[in-house]
Amino acid sequence: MGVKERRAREKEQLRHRILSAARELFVAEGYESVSMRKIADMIDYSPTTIYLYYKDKADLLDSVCKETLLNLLNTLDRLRKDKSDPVETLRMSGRAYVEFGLKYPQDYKLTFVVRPQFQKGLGLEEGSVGEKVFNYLRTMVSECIRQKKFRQVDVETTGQVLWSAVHGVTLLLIDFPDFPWTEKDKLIDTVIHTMIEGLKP
Amino acid sequence: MGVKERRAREKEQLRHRILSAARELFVAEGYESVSMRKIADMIDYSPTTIYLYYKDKADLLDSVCKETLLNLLNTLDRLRKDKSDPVETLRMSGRAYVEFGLKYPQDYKLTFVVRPQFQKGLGLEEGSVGEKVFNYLRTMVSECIRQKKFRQVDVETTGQVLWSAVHGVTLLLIDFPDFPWTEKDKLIDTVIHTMIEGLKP
DNA sequence: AATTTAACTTAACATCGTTAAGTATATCGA
DNA sequence: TCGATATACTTAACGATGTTAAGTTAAATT
Repeated sequence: MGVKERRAREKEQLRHRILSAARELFVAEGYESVSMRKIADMIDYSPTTIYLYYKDKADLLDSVCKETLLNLLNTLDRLRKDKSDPVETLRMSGRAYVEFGLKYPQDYKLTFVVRPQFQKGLGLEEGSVGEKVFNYLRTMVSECIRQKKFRQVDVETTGQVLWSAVHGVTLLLIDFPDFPWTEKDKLIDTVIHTMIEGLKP
Repeated sequence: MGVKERRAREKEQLRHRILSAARELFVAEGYESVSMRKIADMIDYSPTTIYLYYKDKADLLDSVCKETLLNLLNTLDRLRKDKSDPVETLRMSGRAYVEFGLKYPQDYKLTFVVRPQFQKGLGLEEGSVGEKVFNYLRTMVSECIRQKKFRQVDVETTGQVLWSAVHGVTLLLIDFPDFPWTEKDKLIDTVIHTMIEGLKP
Protein backbone atom coordinates (compact mmCIF):
# COMPACT_ATOMS: atom_id res chain seq x y z
CA MET A 1 0.00 0.00 0.00
CA GLY A 2 2.77 2.46 -0.89
CA VAL A 3 0.36 4.50 -2.95
CA LYS A 4 -1.81 5.56 -0.05
CA GLU A 5 1.23 6.60 1.92
CA ARG A 6 2.56 8.64 -0.94
CA ARG A 7 -0.78 10.41 -1.30
CA ALA A 8 -0.84 11.13 2.41
CA ARG A 9 2.67 12.50 2.19
CA GLU A 10 1.72 14.70 -0.74
CA LYS A 11 -1.31 16.00 1.15
CA GLU A 12 0.88 16.82 4.10
CA GLN A 13 3.30 18.62 1.84
CA LEU A 14 0.59 20.79 0.36
CA ARG A 15 -0.76 21.49 3.82
CA HIS A 16 2.67 22.70 4.77
CA ARG A 17 3.06 24.76 1.62
CA ILE A 18 -0.20 26.54 2.42
CA LEU A 19 0.96 27.23 5.96
CA SER A 20 4.31 28.58 4.82
CA ALA A 21 2.67 30.90 2.33
CA ALA A 22 0.22 32.08 4.98
CA ARG A 23 3.00 32.82 7.46
CA GLU A 24 5.07 34.65 4.90
CA LEU A 25 2.14 36.84 3.92
CA PHE A 26 0.85 37.37 7.47
CA VAL A 27 4.30 38.50 8.55
CA ALA A 28 4.84 40.70 5.51
CA GLU A 29 1.44 42.35 5.31
CA GLY A 30 -0.41 41.64 8.55
CA TYR A 31 -3.21 39.19 9.21
CA GLU A 32 -6.01 41.52 8.16
CA SER A 33 -4.42 42.54 4.90
CA VAL A 34 -3.85 39.01 3.70
CA SER A 35 -6.65 37.43 1.74
CA MET A 36 -7.23 33.77 1.09
CA ARG A 37 -6.90 34.63 -2.58
CA LYS A 38 -3.40 36.05 -2.06
CA ILE A 39 -2.31 32.89 -0.27
CA ALA A 40 -3.80 30.77 -3.03
CA ASP A 41 -2.09 32.83 -5.73
CA MET A 42 1.24 32.36 -4.05
CA ILE A 43 1.07 28.57 -4.27
CA ASP A 44 -0.82 28.43 -7.59
CA TYR A 45 -4.01 26.87 -6.28
CA SER A 46 -7.55 28.14 -6.24
CA PRO A 47 -8.62 29.91 -3.04
CA THR A 48 -11.11 27.23 -2.13
CA THR A 49 -8.46 24.52 -2.04
CA ILE A 50 -7.19 26.03 1.19
CA TYR A 51 -10.50 25.19 2.83
CA LEU A 52 -9.84 21.50 2.16
CA TYR A 53 -6.82 21.75 4.45
CA TYR A 54 -7.78 24.41 6.97
CA LYS A 55 -11.18 25.18 8.41
CA ASP A 56 -10.94 28.92 7.81
CA LYS A 57 -8.58 31.87 7.98
CA ALA A 58 -8.50 31.82 11.79
CA ASP A 59 -7.48 28.18 11.66
CA LEU A 60 -4.52 29.16 9.50
CA LEU A 61 -3.59 31.82 12.04
CA ASP A 62 -3.86 29.21 14.77
CA SER A 63 -1.41 26.92 13.06
CA VAL A 64 1.03 29.72 12.34
CA CYS A 65 0.98 30.73 16.01
CA LYS A 66 1.51 27.17 17.20
CA GLU A 67 4.66 27.04 15.11
CA THR A 68 5.79 30.35 16.55
CA LEU A 69 5.34 29.08 20.09
CA LEU A 70 7.37 26.00 19.20
CA ASN A 71 10.17 28.20 17.89
CA LEU A 72 10.07 30.28 21.05
CA LEU A 73 10.17 27.17 23.20
CA ASN A 74 13.17 25.82 21.30
CA THR A 75 14.97 29.14 21.61
CA LEU A 76 14.45 29.19 25.36
CA ASP A 77 15.23 25.50 25.83
CA ARG A 78 18.68 26.04 24.41
CA LEU A 79 19.46 28.25 27.44
CA ARG A 80 18.39 25.77 30.11
CA LYS A 81 21.65 23.78 29.98
CA ASP A 82 23.58 25.68 32.61
CA LYS A 83 21.90 25.15 35.97
CA SER A 84 24.61 26.67 38.14
CA ASP A 85 23.20 30.18 38.46
CA PRO A 86 19.41 30.18 38.08
CA VAL A 87 19.17 33.96 38.37
CA GLU A 88 21.56 34.38 35.47
CA THR A 89 19.59 31.81 33.48
CA LEU A 90 16.41 33.71 34.21
CA ARG A 91 18.00 36.95 33.11
CA MET A 92 19.23 35.39 29.87
CA SER A 93 15.87 33.80 29.24
CA GLY A 94 14.13 37.12 29.68
CA ARG A 95 16.49 38.69 27.20
CA ALA A 96 16.00 35.79 24.79
CA TYR A 97 12.22 36.16 25.08
CA VAL A 98 12.26 39.86 24.23
CA GLU A 99 14.81 39.38 21.48
CA PHE A 100 12.71 36.65 19.96
CA GLY A 101 9.79 39.06 19.90
CA LEU A 102 11.88 41.78 18.28
CA LYS A 103 13.45 39.40 15.78
CA TYR A 104 10.04 38.19 14.62
CA PRO A 105 7.79 41.09 15.62
CA GLN A 106 4.92 40.16 13.36
CA ASP A 107 4.95 36.54 14.49
CA TYR A 108 5.02 37.69 18.09
CA LYS A 109 2.06 39.99 17.61
CA LEU A 110 0.14 37.36 15.71
CA THR A 111 0.60 34.94 18.57
CA PHE A 112 0.15 37.17 21.59
CA VAL A 113 -2.10 39.94 20.32
CA VAL A 114 -3.92 39.15 17.10
CA ARG A 115 -4.78 35.52 17.80
CA PRO A 116 -6.51 36.13 21.14
CA GLN A 117 -8.71 38.64 19.34
CA PHE A 118 -9.94 36.13 16.80
CA GLN A 119 -9.73 32.83 18.62
CA LYS A 120 -11.37 32.34 22.00
CA GLY A 121 -8.99 29.61 23.20
CA LEU A 122 -5.73 30.82 24.75
CA GLY A 123 -3.25 28.64 22.97
CA LEU A 124 -2.16 28.04 26.56
CA GLU A 125 -4.38 25.08 27.40
CA GLU A 126 -3.08 22.07 29.27
CA GLY A 127 -0.60 20.12 27.20
CA SER A 128 -0.26 22.91 24.65
CA VAL A 129 3.01 24.38 23.51
CA GLY A 130 2.09 27.65 25.18
CA GLU A 131 1.76 25.91 28.50
CA LYS A 132 5.19 24.38 28.06
CA VAL A 133 6.67 27.86 27.60
CA PHE A 134 5.08 29.01 30.82
CA ASN A 135 6.19 25.82 32.61
CA TYR A 136 9.72 26.67 31.59
CA LEU A 137 9.33 29.98 33.40
CA ARG A 138 7.85 28.27 36.48
CA THR A 139 10.78 25.91 36.92
CA MET A 140 13.30 28.73 36.64
CA VAL A 141 11.55 30.79 39.28
CA SER A 142 11.28 27.73 41.55
CA GLU A 143 14.98 27.14 41.29
CA CYS A 144 15.75 30.74 42.20
CA ILE A 145 13.59 30.44 45.31
CA ARG A 146 14.97 27.02 46.25
CA GLN A 147 18.51 28.37 46.14
CA LYS A 148 17.41 31.35 48.28
CA LYS A 149 18.36 33.76 45.50
CA PHE A 150 14.81 35.09 45.64
CA ARG A 151 12.83 35.72 48.80
CA GLN A 152 9.95 33.41 49.60
CA VAL A 153 7.53 34.57 46.87
CA ASP A 154 4.65 32.75 45.24
CA VAL A 155 5.98 30.88 42.20
CA GLU A 156 2.82 31.23 40.16
CA THR A 157 2.40 34.95 40.74
CA THR A 158 6.08 35.63 40.21
CA GLY A 159 6.05 33.84 36.89
CA GLN A 160 3.12 35.91 35.77
CA VAL A 161 4.79 39.10 36.95
CA LEU A 162 7.92 38.35 34.97
CA TRP A 163 5.90 37.48 31.93
CA SER A 164 4.05 40.78 32.23
CA ALA A 165 7.28 42.72 32.25
CA VAL A 166 8.92 41.08 29.26
CA HIS A 167 5.65 41.01 27.32
CA GLY A 168 5.14 44.69 28.00
CA VAL A 169 8.54 45.88 26.90
CA THR A 170 8.45 43.65 23.84
CA LEU A 171 5.12 45.02 22.66
CA LEU A 172 6.00 48.63 23.36
CA LEU A 173 9.21 48.36 21.36
CA ILE A 174 7.34 46.71 18.51
CA ASP A 175 4.28 48.95 18.49
CA PHE A 176 5.95 52.32 19.06
CA PRO A 177 9.20 52.07 17.14
CA ASP A 178 9.43 55.86 16.83
CA PHE A 179 9.08 56.63 20.53
CA PRO A 180 12.28 58.12 21.95
CA TRP A 181 13.26 55.01 23.87
CA THR A 182 16.51 54.98 25.74
CA GLU A 183 18.91 52.67 24.07
CA LYS A 184 16.99 49.47 23.34
CA ASP A 185 19.35 47.01 24.99
CA LYS A 186 19.59 49.18 28.07
CA LEU A 187 15.82 49.33 28.35
CA ILE A 188 15.42 45.57 28.07
CA ASP A 189 18.19 44.90 30.56
CA THR A 190 16.80 47.44 32.99
CA VAL A 191 13.33 45.93 32.85
CA ILE A 192 14.68 42.50 33.67
CA HIS A 193 17.23 43.76 36.17
CA THR A 194 14.67 45.83 38.07
CA MET A 195 12.32 42.87 38.31
CA ILE A 196 15.03 40.55 39.56
CA GLU A 197 16.24 43.09 42.11
CA GLY A 198 12.68 43.42 43.34
CA LEU A 199 12.51 39.68 43.93
CA LYS A 200 15.77 39.29 45.87
CA PRO A 201 15.67 38.75 49.64
CA MET B 1 -24.13 86.20 11.44
CA GLY B 2 -25.95 83.86 13.83
CA VAL B 3 -26.83 81.52 11.02
CA LYS B 4 -23.25 80.62 10.18
CA GLU B 5 -22.52 79.92 13.80
CA ARG B 6 -25.56 77.73 14.16
CA ARG B 7 -24.55 75.75 11.09
CA ALA B 8 -21.06 75.35 12.43
CA ARG B 9 -22.47 74.16 15.72
CA GLU B 10 -24.71 71.68 13.95
CA LYS B 11 -21.77 70.37 11.97
CA GLU B 12 -19.79 69.95 15.15
CA GLN B 13 -22.68 68.08 16.70
CA LEU B 14 -22.95 65.65 13.83
CA ARG B 15 -19.20 65.15 13.91
CA HIS B 16 -19.51 64.22 17.53
CA ARG B 17 -22.47 61.93 16.91
CA ILE B 18 -20.45 60.04 14.33
CA LEU B 19 -17.55 59.70 16.76
CA SER B 20 -19.79 58.45 19.56
CA ALA B 21 -21.38 55.86 17.32
CA ALA B 22 -17.96 54.76 16.12
CA ARG B 23 -16.64 54.39 19.64
CA GLU B 24 -19.69 52.48 20.80
CA LEU B 25 -19.42 50.05 17.90
CA PHE B 26 -15.61 49.73 18.05
CA VAL B 27 -15.82 48.89 21.73
CA ALA B 28 -18.73 46.49 21.31
CA GLU B 29 -17.57 44.63 18.22
CA GLY B 30 -13.92 45.50 17.63
CA TYR B 31 -12.41 47.81 15.06
CA GLU B 32 -12.22 45.25 12.29
CA SER B 33 -15.80 44.08 12.64
CA VAL B 34 -17.29 47.53 12.43
CA SER B 35 -18.15 48.78 8.98
CA MET B 36 -18.74 52.34 7.89
CA ARG B 37 -22.22 51.20 6.95
CA LYS B 38 -22.95 50.07 10.51
CA ILE B 39 -21.84 53.41 11.90
CA ALA B 40 -23.96 55.21 9.33
CA ASP B 41 -26.99 53.06 10.11
CA MET B 42 -26.71 53.85 13.78
CA ILE B 43 -27.02 57.58 13.20
CA ASP B 44 -29.39 57.35 10.22
CA TYR B 45 -27.07 58.83 7.64
CA SER B 46 -25.66 57.37 4.49
CA PRO B 47 -22.20 55.78 4.81
CA THR B 48 -20.59 58.38 2.60
CA THR B 49 -21.62 61.24 4.86
CA ILE B 50 -19.01 60.05 7.34
CA TYR B 51 -16.32 60.83 4.80
CA LEU B 52 -17.37 64.47 4.89
CA TYR B 53 -16.35 64.57 8.54
CA TYR B 54 -13.52 62.05 8.78
CA LYS B 55 -10.91 61.20 6.19
CA ASP B 56 -11.37 57.45 6.51
CA LYS B 57 -11.93 54.68 9.02
CA ALA B 58 -8.43 55.02 10.48
CA ASP B 59 -9.11 58.71 11.09
CA LEU B 60 -12.16 57.74 13.12
CA LEU B 61 -10.02 55.35 15.13
CA ASP B 62 -7.51 58.14 15.66
CA SER B 63 -10.12 60.44 17.14
CA VAL B 64 -11.52 57.71 19.37
CA CYS B 65 -8.05 57.00 20.73
CA LYS B 66 -7.32 60.64 21.39
CA GLU B 67 -10.43 60.80 23.55
CA THR B 68 -9.33 57.66 25.38
CA LEU B 69 -5.94 59.17 26.14
CA LEU B 70 -7.68 62.28 27.49
CA ASN B 71 -9.80 60.11 29.78
CA LEU B 72 -6.72 58.27 30.98
CA LEU B 73 -4.90 61.53 31.63
CA ASN B 74 -7.83 62.88 33.65
CA THR B 75 -8.05 59.68 35.66
CA LEU B 76 -4.36 59.90 36.54
CA ASP B 77 -4.38 63.63 37.16
CA ARG B 78 -6.94 63.18 39.93
CA LEU B 79 -4.30 61.23 41.90
CA ARG B 80 -1.58 63.81 41.68
CA LYS B 81 -2.95 65.97 44.52
CA ASP B 82 -1.14 64.36 47.40
CA LYS B 83 2.56 65.03 47.02
CA SER B 84 3.66 63.84 50.46
CA ASP B 85 4.64 60.27 49.50
CA PRO B 86 5.67 60.07 45.85
CA VAL B 87 6.21 56.32 46.01
CA GLU B 88 2.66 55.79 47.19
CA THR B 89 1.42 58.12 44.47
CA LEU B 90 3.36 56.13 41.91
CA ARG B 91 1.90 52.89 43.22
CA MET B 92 -1.62 54.26 43.08
CA SER B 93 -1.06 55.65 39.61
CA GLY B 94 0.16 52.29 38.41
CA ARG B 95 -2.95 50.65 39.81
CA ALA B 96 -5.14 53.33 38.26
CA TYR B 97 -3.48 52.82 34.88
CA VAL B 98 -4.09 49.07 34.88
CA GLU B 99 -7.61 49.46 36.21
CA PHE B 100 -8.37 51.98 33.50
CA GLY B 101 -7.25 49.43 30.94
CA LEU B 102 -9.38 46.72 32.50
CA LYS B 103 -12.40 48.96 32.87
CA TYR B 104 -12.28 49.91 29.19
CA PRO B 105 -10.40 47.00 27.67
CA GLN B 106 -11.49 47.63 24.12
CA ASP B 107 -10.62 51.32 24.31
CA TYR B 108 -7.23 50.44 25.76
CA LYS B 109 -6.48 47.95 23.01
CA LEU B 110 -7.68 50.34 20.34
CA THR B 111 -5.31 53.00 21.64
CA PHE B 112 -2.22 50.96 22.47
CA VAL B 113 -2.43 47.99 20.12
CA VAL B 114 -4.80 48.46 17.21
CA ARG B 115 -4.02 52.06 16.42
CA PRO B 116 -0.25 51.63 16.06
CA GLN B 117 -0.97 48.91 13.54
CA PHE B 118 -3.01 51.15 11.29
CA GLN B 119 -1.56 54.59 11.93
CA LYS B 120 2.14 55.25 11.59
CA GLY B 121 2.22 58.18 14.06
CA LEU B 122 2.53 57.24 17.72
CA GLY B 123 -0.13 59.41 19.23
CA LEU B 124 2.79 60.30 21.49
CA GLU B 125 4.24 63.18 19.51
CA GLU B 126 5.34 66.39 21.17
CA GLY B 127 2.42 68.31 22.61
CA SER B 128 0.05 65.36 22.18
CA VAL B 129 -2.13 63.98 24.92
CA GLY B 130 -0.10 60.79 24.90
CA GLU B 131 3.04 62.77 25.67
CA LYS B 132 1.28 64.41 28.60
CA VAL B 133 0.50 60.99 30.06
CA PHE B 134 4.13 60.01 29.83
CA ASN B 135 5.21 63.36 31.28
CA TYR B 136 3.02 62.60 34.25
CA LEU B 137 5.01 59.43 34.77
CA ARG B 138 8.31 61.28 34.40
CA THR B 139 7.54 63.82 37.11
CA MET B 140 6.51 61.11 39.55
CA VAL B 141 9.70 59.17 39.02
CA SER B 142 11.76 62.36 39.37
CA GLU B 143 10.12 63.12 42.68
CA CYS B 144 10.87 59.63 43.99
CA ILE B 145 14.53 60.05 43.10
CA ARG B 146 14.71 63.59 44.47
CA GLN B 147 13.39 62.41 47.81
CA LYS B 148 15.93 59.54 47.80
CA LYS B 149 13.11 56.97 47.83
CA PHE B 150 14.64 55.48 44.68
CA ARG B 151 18.31 54.98 44.03
CA GLN B 152 20.02 57.22 41.48
CA VAL B 153 18.42 55.75 38.33
CA ASP B 154 17.87 57.29 34.93
CA VAL B 155 14.47 59.00 34.93
CA GLU B 156 13.76 58.35 31.27
CA THR B 157 14.63 54.68 31.37
CA THR B 158 12.82 54.13 34.65
CA GLY B 159 9.65 55.67 33.28
CA GLN B 160 9.80 53.39 30.29
CA VAL B 161 10.44 50.38 32.50
CA LEU B 162 7.42 51.14 34.65
CA TRP B 163 5.27 51.69 31.60
CA SER B 164 6.41 48.33 30.23
CA ALA B 165 5.33 46.55 33.38
CA VAL B 166 1.86 48.06 33.69
CA HIS B 167 1.27 47.83 29.95
CA GLY B 168 2.27 44.17 29.98
CA VAL B 169 0.06 43.08 32.83
CA THR B 170 -2.86 45.08 31.47
CA LEU B 171 -2.66 43.47 28.06
CA LEU B 172 -2.16 39.97 29.38
CA LEU B 173 -5.22 40.25 31.61
CA ILE B 174 -7.27 41.59 28.72
CA ASP B 175 -6.06 39.20 26.05
CA PHE B 176 -5.96 35.98 28.04
CA PRO B 177 -8.96 36.23 30.34
CA ASP B 178 -9.15 32.45 30.72
CA PHE B 179 -5.55 31.95 31.78
CA PRO B 180 -5.30 30.71 35.38
CA TRP B 181 -4.04 34.00 36.77
CA THR B 182 -3.49 34.31 40.47
CA GLU B 183 -6.06 36.63 41.92
CA LYS B 184 -6.17 39.65 39.63
CA ASP B 185 -5.63 42.35 42.28
CA LYS B 186 -2.75 40.42 43.76
CA LEU B 187 -1.10 40.11 40.36
CA ILE B 188 -1.40 43.82 39.62
CA ASP B 189 -0.13 44.79 43.06
CA THR B 190 2.76 42.38 42.82
CA VAL B 191 3.82 43.70 39.43
CA ILE B 192 3.92 47.23 40.76
CA HIS B 193 5.39 46.28 44.11
CA THR B 194 8.17 44.23 42.56
CA MET B 195 9.11 47.09 40.26
CA ILE B 196 9.17 49.62 43.07
CA GLU B 197 11.21 47.34 45.31
CA GLY B 198 13.67 46.93 42.47
CA LEU B 199 14.10 50.68 42.26
CA LYS B 200 14.70 51.37 45.94
CA PRO B 201 18.20 52.18 47.19
C1' DA C 1 -35.08 85.56 -9.33
C1' DA C 2 -30.75 83.41 -10.73
C1' DT C 3 -26.69 81.37 -9.19
C1' DT C 4 -23.55 79.52 -6.20
C1' DT C 5 -22.53 76.73 -2.16
C1' DA C 6 -23.31 73.24 1.31
C1' DA C 7 -25.00 68.82 2.94
C1' DC C 8 -26.07 64.71 1.85
C1' DT C 9 -27.28 60.40 -1.14
C1' DT C 10 -27.15 56.93 -4.94
C1' DA C 11 -24.58 53.97 -7.56
C1' DA C 12 -20.64 51.74 -8.49
C1' DC C 13 -15.80 49.47 -8.10
C1' DA C 14 -12.77 46.14 -6.68
C1' DT C 15 -12.07 43.08 -3.03
C1' DC C 16 -13.12 40.21 0.93
C1' DG C 17 -14.27 35.19 3.48
C1' DT C 18 -16.84 31.45 2.53
C1' DT C 19 -20.13 27.92 0.46
C1' DA C 20 -22.37 24.99 -3.08
C1' DA C 21 -22.07 22.82 -7.06
C1' DG C 22 -19.38 20.97 -10.65
C1' DT C 23 -15.34 18.54 -13.05
C1' DA C 24 -11.72 15.86 -13.94
C1' DT C 25 -8.53 12.16 -12.58
C1' DA C 26 -7.12 8.26 -10.21
C1' DT C 27 -8.36 4.04 -7.60
C1' DC C 28 -10.90 -0.10 -6.85
C1' DG C 29 -14.08 -4.12 -7.31
C1' DA C 30 -15.77 -7.16 -10.92
C1' DT D 1 -10.52 -4.20 -18.72
C1' DC D 2 -14.84 -1.83 -17.64
C1' DG D 3 -17.89 0.65 -14.78
C1' DA D 4 -18.52 2.67 -10.12
C1' DT D 5 -16.65 5.23 -6.48
C1' DA D 6 -13.71 8.37 -4.22
C1' DT D 7 -10.28 12.06 -4.20
C1' DA D 8 -8.52 16.52 -5.38
C1' DC D 9 -9.38 20.48 -7.07
C1' DT D 10 -12.00 24.51 -9.56
C1' DT D 11 -15.76 27.68 -11.09
C1' DA D 12 -19.28 30.55 -9.87
C1' DA D 13 -21.70 32.87 -6.71
C1' DC D 14 -23.37 35.39 -2.22
C1' DG D 15 -23.44 39.08 0.73
C1' DA D 16 -20.38 42.21 2.74
C1' DT D 17 -16.35 45.44 2.95
C1' DG D 18 -13.83 50.61 2.35
C1' DT D 19 -13.92 54.12 -0.69
C1' DT D 20 -14.79 57.29 -4.79
C1' DA D 21 -17.37 59.80 -8.40
C1' DA D 22 -21.31 61.60 -9.78
C1' DG D 23 -25.62 63.13 -8.69
C1' DT D 24 -29.47 65.66 -5.95
C1' DT D 25 -31.75 68.74 -3.06
C1' DA D 26 -32.20 72.73 -0.38
C1' DA D 27 -30.45 76.85 1.58
C1' DA D 28 -27.57 81.20 1.19
C1' DT D 29 -25.88 84.80 -1.58
C1' DT D 30 -25.93 88.13 -5.13
